[in-house]
Amino acid sequence: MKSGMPAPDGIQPARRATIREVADAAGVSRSTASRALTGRGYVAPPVRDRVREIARGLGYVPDATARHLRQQASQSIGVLVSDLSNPFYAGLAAGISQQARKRQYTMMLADDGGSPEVEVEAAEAFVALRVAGVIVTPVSAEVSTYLARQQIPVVEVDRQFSVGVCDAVVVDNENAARRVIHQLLDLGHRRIALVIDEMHWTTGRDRLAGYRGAFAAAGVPLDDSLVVTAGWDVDAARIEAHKLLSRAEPPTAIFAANNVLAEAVWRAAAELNMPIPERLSLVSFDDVSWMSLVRPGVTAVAQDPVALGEAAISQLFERIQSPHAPVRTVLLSATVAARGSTAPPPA
Amino acid sequence: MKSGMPAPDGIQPARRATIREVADAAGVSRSTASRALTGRGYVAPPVRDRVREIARGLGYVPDATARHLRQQASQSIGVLVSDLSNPFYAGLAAGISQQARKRQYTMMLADDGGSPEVEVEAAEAFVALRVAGVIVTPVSAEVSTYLARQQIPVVEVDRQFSVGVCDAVVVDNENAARRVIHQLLDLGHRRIALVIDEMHWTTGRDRLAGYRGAFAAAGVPLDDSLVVTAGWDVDAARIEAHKLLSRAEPPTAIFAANNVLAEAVWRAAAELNMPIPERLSLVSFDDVSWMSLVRPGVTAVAQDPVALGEAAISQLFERIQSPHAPVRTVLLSATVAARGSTAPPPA
DNA sequence: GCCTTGTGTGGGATCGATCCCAGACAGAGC
DNA sequence: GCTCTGTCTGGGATCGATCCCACACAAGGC
Repeated sequence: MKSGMPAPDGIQPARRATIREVADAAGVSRSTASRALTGRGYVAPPVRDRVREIARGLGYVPDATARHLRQQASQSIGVLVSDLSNPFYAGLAAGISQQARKRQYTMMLADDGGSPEVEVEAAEAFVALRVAGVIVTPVSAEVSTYLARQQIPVVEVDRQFSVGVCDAVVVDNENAARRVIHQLLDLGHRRIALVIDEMHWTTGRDRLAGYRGAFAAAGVPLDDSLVVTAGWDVDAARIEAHKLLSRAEPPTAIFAANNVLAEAVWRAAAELNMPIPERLSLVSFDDVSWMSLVRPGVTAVAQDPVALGEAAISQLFERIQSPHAPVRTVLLSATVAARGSTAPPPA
Repeated sequence: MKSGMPAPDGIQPARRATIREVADAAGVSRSTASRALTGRGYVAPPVRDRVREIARGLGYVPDATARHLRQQASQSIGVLVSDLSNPFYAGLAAGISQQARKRQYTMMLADDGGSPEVEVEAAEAFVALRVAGVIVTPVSAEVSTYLARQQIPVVEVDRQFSVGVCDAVVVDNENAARRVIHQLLDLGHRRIALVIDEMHWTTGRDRLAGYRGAFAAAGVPLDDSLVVTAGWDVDAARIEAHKLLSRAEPPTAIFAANNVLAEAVWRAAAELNMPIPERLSLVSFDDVSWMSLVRPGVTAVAQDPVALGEAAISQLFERIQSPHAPVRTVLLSATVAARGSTAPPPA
């Protein structure tokens, strides 16, 4: 009753072909068929060709699930980002996907929406699938330590939570921030606001440090009320920016710590009919496509997300190859895309 | 020699715990442990609790690979898009990811870069992984027929190549295009150009049909030289748009068939110092965030990509549940986000 | 003729979890 | 005391592919 049952849908075989069926059809054993198809071990060339021919004819596709179970190694990696709708994370994923494909790996992708709970849940799913490694833009320290404890190679990208526990690929936030603030100071700005999402993660901390450092280096006193925490949501941030720009003494320049915040500031300035750069200079950390489409273009720190993704995955593969090599943090530098959104402060 | 070996790294166990180890530690058989952990079948409550406790203590995570092999059913779906860097596809993936997570499914994501070969390759990888289903924005008819032949549920999104072979979720391209062209005609435009990527896929074909239909309905003759095929690349399209706008008799309005082409037209108009909407009206199919950031805002057909993704995945799950239900095409309507990029043609 | 080497093939165990089935045991009913 | 039912547990087979090992056979060296 097991074999020989009629296919329920007419022509098509009900089940997918297995290597056993390929072997039987070719008149060889499963072992020989396996060798013929994988190319590992001895097989007489004519036998090899015949087996491959038959496999093709049957539409045989080896079951990666079974193979991975036996080999105790999978050909897929997990990727965990905060928000796919954000072009920065989308670009990151795109870069990783490209490189993964080139190395014959498949990519499991999860979007944690910035929630630490969801992030750990997704990491557990990756462990269950026994992925070869994980790339994560962490929102808590737990993910990486959890994955490391489960012996799964991890690379933190963009932000770094678990220094010393796993590899990381980040951009030189402090340096880039210092450079753009320095430029604004050079233009004559003194009331330069920093609109930021938070200040504890490496991204926020280092961008803030760069901001502070530039003031210190120039010997310019710093007004702490100009550092505004505006959260992650465009609308909430827009309201914060609106308040900031409506102050009695508004800033003459704003440094937005990421593309979402830059969008919020841009919208708030438009609402208040505050011309950029005449009344307000704007610089963004993170260059996304709209910044070169608007007039004036927005000067931005450009951290190529695709390159970041590629660096992360190549670091991940190095880690997979040599699990006991010392932990490493790769620091990428960022460039400044100068556009028209900065000018000397209004007189 | 097999067990009892010292852990190579000191404290940590070298290998991940298996259900066998959990069972041994709890003093029960694997079967009982399995029942305790999955909740299927009889287990005495105290035993169940003890097993679960021990599993937690050992950091046991069941091997999804082994489970799927045994159950012949996986808890992951494959998603295949053309370009993750494009916010439309990114939004689609985001919507799918959200819903997949809610249903405890993991998502395998591949970016085929618009290449049919890569697309089929990726589909094969999905078959190898025995995914429960696939969602694809197809670039050829092969993918869907291949997957259907492999008995894997498929849903085509955005574009439809295999009518009758598999389910699809698409927007009402023709209607939406007709509506916006109708509005341009109403404003008095007669030389309305259509800048499009290609005209054979359902998206291109239907948007073109809507364009033509609006002219026909209004009894306005149509100049075929105003239908411009501009490819997929922003830069190439920008050059085409540049040529189009430099003609002796340039169009007074342009309908860009997607967000990339709209960006190209926008840039070309800026290069030529052609003010929008005074000298040129612009409408885009596909509303992305920059269109509401620029001045004037770009009027666009808004096809919510996240909703599209959600519709696709719910269709996929219906198909997985009832594999023999008749094939279905879900048609979503699109809205028009009216902004400032349209006006009557220059006198 | 015997041993060695190289080439080629097949049997069976294995990966980890699940699931069918047999069977143990307690309590109830007669 | 016996059967019957329901509760609970364990043994072994199973999913599909891989891989170790044994073995068969031919050619070559002594």
